Amino acid sequence: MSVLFVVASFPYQQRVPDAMSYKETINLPKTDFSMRANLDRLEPAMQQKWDEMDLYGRIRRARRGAPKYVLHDGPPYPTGDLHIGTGLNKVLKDFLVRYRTMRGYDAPYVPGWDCHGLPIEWKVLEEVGDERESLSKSEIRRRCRDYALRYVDVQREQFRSLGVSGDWQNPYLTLQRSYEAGIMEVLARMVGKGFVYRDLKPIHWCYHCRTALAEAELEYAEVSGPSIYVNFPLVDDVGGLFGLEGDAPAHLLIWTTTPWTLPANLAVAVNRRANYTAVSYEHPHTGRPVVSLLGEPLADVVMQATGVEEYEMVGRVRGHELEGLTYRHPFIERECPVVEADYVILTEGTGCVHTAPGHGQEDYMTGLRVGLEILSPVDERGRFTERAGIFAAQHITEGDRTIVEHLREEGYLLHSGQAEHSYPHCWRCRQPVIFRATDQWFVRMDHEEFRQRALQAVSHTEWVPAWGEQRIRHMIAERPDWCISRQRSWGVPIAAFYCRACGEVLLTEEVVSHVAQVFTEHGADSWFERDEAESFLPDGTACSCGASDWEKETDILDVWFESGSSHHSVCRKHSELHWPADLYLEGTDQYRGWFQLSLLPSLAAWGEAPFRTVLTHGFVVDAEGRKMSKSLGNFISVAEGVEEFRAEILRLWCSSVDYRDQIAVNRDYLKKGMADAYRRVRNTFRFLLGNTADFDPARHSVPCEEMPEIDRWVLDELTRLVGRVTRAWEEYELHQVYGQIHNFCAVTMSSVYLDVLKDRLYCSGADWPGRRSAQTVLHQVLLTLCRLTAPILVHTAEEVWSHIEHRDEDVESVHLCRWPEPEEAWFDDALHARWQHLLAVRDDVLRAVEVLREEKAVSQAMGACVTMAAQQAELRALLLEQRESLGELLMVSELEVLHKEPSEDEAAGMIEGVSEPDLLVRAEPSAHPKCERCWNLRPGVGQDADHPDLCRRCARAVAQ
RNA sequence: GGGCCUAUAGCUCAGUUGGCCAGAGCGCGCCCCUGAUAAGGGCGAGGUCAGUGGUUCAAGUCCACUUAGGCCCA
Repeated sequence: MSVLFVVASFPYQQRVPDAMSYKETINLPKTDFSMRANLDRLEPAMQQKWDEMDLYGRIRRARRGAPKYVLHDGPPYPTGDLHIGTGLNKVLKDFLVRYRTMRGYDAPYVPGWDCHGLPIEWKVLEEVGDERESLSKSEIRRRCRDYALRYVDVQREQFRSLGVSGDWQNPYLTLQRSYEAGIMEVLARMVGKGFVYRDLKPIHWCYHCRTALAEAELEYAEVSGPSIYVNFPLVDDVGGLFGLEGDAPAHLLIWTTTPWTLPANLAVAVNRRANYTAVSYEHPHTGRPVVSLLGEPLADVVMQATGVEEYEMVGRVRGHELEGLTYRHPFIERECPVVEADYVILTEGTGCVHTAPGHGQEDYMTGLRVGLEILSPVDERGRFTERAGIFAAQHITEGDRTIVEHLREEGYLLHSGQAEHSYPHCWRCRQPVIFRATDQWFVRMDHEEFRQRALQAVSHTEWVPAWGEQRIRHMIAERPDWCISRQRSWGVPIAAFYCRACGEVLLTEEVVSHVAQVFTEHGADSWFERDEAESFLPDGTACSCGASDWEKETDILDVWFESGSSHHSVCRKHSELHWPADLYLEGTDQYRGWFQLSLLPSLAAWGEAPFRTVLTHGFVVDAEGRKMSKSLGNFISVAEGVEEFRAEILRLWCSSVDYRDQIAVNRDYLKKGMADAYRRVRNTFRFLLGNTADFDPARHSVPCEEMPEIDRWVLDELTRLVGRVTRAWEEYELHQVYGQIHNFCAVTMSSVYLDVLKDRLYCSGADWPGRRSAQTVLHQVLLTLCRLTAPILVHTAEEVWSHIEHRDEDVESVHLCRWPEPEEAWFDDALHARWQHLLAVRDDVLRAVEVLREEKAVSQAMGACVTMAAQQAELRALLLEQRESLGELLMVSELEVLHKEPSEDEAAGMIEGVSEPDLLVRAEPSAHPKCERCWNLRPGVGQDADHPDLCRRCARAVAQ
């Protein structure tokens, strides 16, 4: 203890005046690169600088002639502040565009917006309130345009605040004339190839407003309405099937709450796998014996509900055995089939479902599947047509009553009551709406083996993650024809015409192409502004009936058709882009959306998929994993995110999470975890910059062969890092990029190398080879790390780049740099393996020293002398050979390695290694004096007469 | 109800073709340093690898089912 006391008191007694002066003799880091980022100021300033220097344009020019890489932007709706998830999507795109750019590709990024469509039209109609009734289509469209453009500006600024690079001055907007014309061109080709046809399909219809309504325009309300049970008389004899006796007439018992749809009944659907039974009873009204077929599990409930007290269940058959039976419609002259449908459930109704393909979505699907007519005997005012037979000309509300009455009189009604249920109402007039089949435009799925070709295109596309292929494959294999018409104002018209004389429809490739030309000049607005159809038709276009008096179609295209045409309107038309695009990158909801509805037109019109690779990411959810929504109050916008966390932190977050899963916004993680990781990376850069300030690679570089082991180890690690990070980018494993970089900064650099290096950097003579060697490495790490982080930490990497005095590429911005290549010369597998052991030794030595620290015998490793031994010759040889490296790596006062297998005495008191099991370590307090300059405890301190308080190294350094 | 997917320490992620005591960083606890200092370093405590069953000499890793969650559809 007395020795320690002397060491500790030594400087205070004799050398206090000189102690401070030694600080002047060491090479401390020097840099203007601040420790704190002040991102709130840095980000806008950096973005402004990029604007002023036209960085995007410069990158384009720098990559002119290079192979293209086109990430085609999926356009968001400009309908409000951006959701943080939309921000994540853009940031992920930005990562990949920047990476590809650095890889040497010409990777232009043209952002876009999906400007038409109901979301905007609805917002606008909401804003104008009651006035909307009096607005013309043109006026509505003008307001929609204003609204869309306003939010394009808002969203553009929000995207830019995230540091997303792109051609923001020239985005593509689906309302641009060239875009609208492009949509027509796609349509024209599809029409030309026979993909487009017109047919009936049930849609929501308001007979007060006489308009079609979209799902979003419906309001559901609880209503009380009729609830009836009706017997449909069977044509076929089912006595044998159920084992019935007697000759009571057999029926299918159906249940419905919309009697007015009965005239449109064309089938009864049953569940193939469910059990059905025949119920024999006396009809409560007629008193005659009847038999009704219905789902067995429902029989008791239904009989109770209909007030039949005495009944008998006879037989049991599976639903599929009923398939193909026919029944007679109770009041219209026709026979209809029993069909099968998997949506038929045995928990409600009778298990026999009244099916009217013209009046219900499921019914319609069933109708299509089994080939029923899409019958809808109701006109636009809600009155029955001739097809409703005896009810023709009645209004359906009246029909609800008269049909029930008629059924009662005819003896088909088993029971009539009231039921409460949810029913859709028109958002404008609040009146109940109906499902009514009207003429709609469709794209065929099974025309010229289109579906098979689509599936083939899917298999030729790379899907990331790979399971995406399965997902879209199912959807395409099972999807019905695409209904492309909408009865709205804000969109692009379906360029069809009707002959006023004979009603004939005109839709040909020539006509649509002609309209495309008109749109190129006048935009789609012209369709709504000019009444006369002739200006959209080639001169002299006449109908086959001889007339040439045309009326324009009022339906517009499904907005998905518009965004689905971007591959043509943008990728083909934009001089900087190409078709097909290399990458589409959107959320998982787009499998059914944009991915599929881009694939179909592209394939139909040009025979190829519009993309080579499709990447999807999960949705952003809140910390508890719940969906984000404004109503739940857990919605976070991009603006809020940038305000709260800053773009650089948000970007780092985007890079740290596995985008394939759902992504939870965990404020704590962002605030602490990401900010902390950011500081770690930033301070690593600061250290690198500060310690290479006096380093000129041209004059001071040390060749790899002349470097100490640990320096070569770092170069090996660095080049491996480049390989791993590059692979992660190539495989779209973005979060591994972050992980690798952060781990390198935190462990390889901070914890090991930089900590070890301080002594050599600070205390060597400024120009000593050891110091220059370290600086050579640090400089390489700096140049490489700056590039590796550039796609993610766009502002910080740029700031770092601006602080690097000696760059290896003469470019003003790091974003003009080339991606680093792994340096073959730095790879050294043997050295790498060696250092795995040395680092394990370090762990064990630190653990041994920790024991002394806990006893307060020493305060840090430098306070300890360490003796190491190995049982096995292999490790022993390594320790002896790498004694010098270990000396520096371990940062202890003195290191001794036993040359032989330790004796029992020697081994006693040594701690066995854990990380390096063959190792034996002894740590004891050092008795050496402390060098006043480097603060190391060294045996040589005081041996230089001129500098009695310095170690030999420092004496030499000071002497220079 | 159907299709596809996810489920490893408090958080974010690694865990190669199934094979030694399941790893990292952050956070947390304790300690050191004060020449990266609104920094830096060390040690430590945290996991029945969602659950159940199965295949196997051996499973976080393969199979089946269950549960929870996500997207799309009905």
